[in-house]
Amino acid sequence: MDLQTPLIKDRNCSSCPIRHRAVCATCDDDEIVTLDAMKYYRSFDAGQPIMWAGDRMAFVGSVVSGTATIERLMEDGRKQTMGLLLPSDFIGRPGRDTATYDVTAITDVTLCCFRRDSFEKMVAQTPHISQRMLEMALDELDAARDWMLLLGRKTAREKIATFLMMIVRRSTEGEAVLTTGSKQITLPLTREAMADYMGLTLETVSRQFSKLRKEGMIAMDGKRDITIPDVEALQAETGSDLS
Amino acid sequence: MDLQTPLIKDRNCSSCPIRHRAVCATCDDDEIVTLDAMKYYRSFDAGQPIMWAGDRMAFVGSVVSGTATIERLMEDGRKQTMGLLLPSDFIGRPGRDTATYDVTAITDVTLCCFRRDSFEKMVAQTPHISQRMLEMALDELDAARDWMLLLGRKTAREKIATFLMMIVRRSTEGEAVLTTGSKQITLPLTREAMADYMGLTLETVSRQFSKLRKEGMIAMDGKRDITIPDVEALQAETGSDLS
DNA sequence: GCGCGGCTTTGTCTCAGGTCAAAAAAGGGA
DNA sequence: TCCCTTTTTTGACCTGAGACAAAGCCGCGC
Repeated sequence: MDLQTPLIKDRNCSSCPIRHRAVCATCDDDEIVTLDAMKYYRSFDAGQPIMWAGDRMAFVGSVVSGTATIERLMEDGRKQTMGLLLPSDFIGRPGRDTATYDVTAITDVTLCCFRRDSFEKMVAQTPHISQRMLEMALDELDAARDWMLLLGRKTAREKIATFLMMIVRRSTEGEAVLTTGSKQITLPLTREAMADYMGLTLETVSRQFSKLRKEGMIAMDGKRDITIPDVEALQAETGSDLS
Repeated sequence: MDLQTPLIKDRNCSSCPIRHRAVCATCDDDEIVTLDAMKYYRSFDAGQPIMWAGDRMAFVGSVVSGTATIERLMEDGRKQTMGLLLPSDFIGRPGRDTATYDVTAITDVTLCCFRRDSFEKMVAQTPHISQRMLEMALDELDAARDWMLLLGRKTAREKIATFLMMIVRRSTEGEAVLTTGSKQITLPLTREAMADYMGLTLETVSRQFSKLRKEGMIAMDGKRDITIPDVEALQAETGSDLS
């Protein structure tokens, strides 16, 4: 089923890959001991739902590995993705017992989970956690607002360029400032999933990729691996909310 | 200049109209005394900027009266509004010293302000405040995500209907569940500001209003006052993320 | 009452991106 | 290896909403 599960089951928080970025980032050793005892891991295969809008949320948790999407479906099938969940991102909302959005694993995903009721108690007692949650919520709010500009005002070409630059930025995290020059990235999403994220159709996404390729703005090695020979040139195509 | 300022200057927190909804909602009496001593009011005329993206943010605060927008401008003048700020909504982000978005007063606005550094200290020491801030940030995140669905996937008609229903809901807050039947609302925005909020042009907004009027879905009394004879019929036009 | 400036409405034309359809690649078992 | 499925690309055509332009409306100051 999931070959990684056995490895992860034995892991304790001190060796956790997201220990210093997730909701527990600022917890001290005592607090981690408590969380360590409360936590449990769950795995989801690529394509599986993690949570349905309207469902009762029994747990909250952090993405340890893999990628998931937050999305919402309209009755007639139109879909909008509201966000990507990457390792260290948090799923669920303390204080709400019904999910508002669908969450779907798009690669194999492992979560570090807590029962919602005990997590809520922990939040109430642990300022380190509630402060970190606030910080993360505000970061997500900023990201959501940036994406609103993309969805509301950018052209298809600008959307694609912005998306690619976002991937570049994320895969550069922690490294030196993103320089001039070339960069390689691997797309975490299919054309359709990208379309749902950017408010386009998959055909338009595909056409824009082809166009950027013909213009030499990107080079494609297979469908998922992309080389950007000139990062600054691509940045110039984003409609530059500069940042 | 601003006729309301003198009245408000003397107000203390206990008689504040947003005392039980704003960031201070769950503070106890002692905490309110501290906030009361720290706070100061500022007024802005309609049209005035409250904050520019990129500026140093010296203060944070709550909207006491009036309406403001959070927005971002692209270099070529395209604008996207990311949110409306109504009484009790919070402006500013503790922990960040540079504003990420423009905030503009669209009616005369009064804010209850705190110097950012002292507010941050207060947040760190006062779980009631950080918990309330978290709650408010998560509510805003939900609202932002709902709006992403509108921006990315809804038609112009659905956008207008959704927007009108949002106004209905806000002006019904606290009253009985929104029933069948008719409802009157006053639009807080010009056609252009609505367009910027919904990712449309002002002409398209105007045309959709005309169409809804001809169909009898809405009746207009002047440009700003609208009667919705059948709220459920309008709801059916939203593309219904039901909620 | 008149004229001015800021909104709003309406008309006409255009085009970016959607829709529908089909072919081409890219896996991934067995 | 070959077959079958899923994903991607490309083409042809269509349409919803944008762009541009011109009136209409309304409130305000003089």
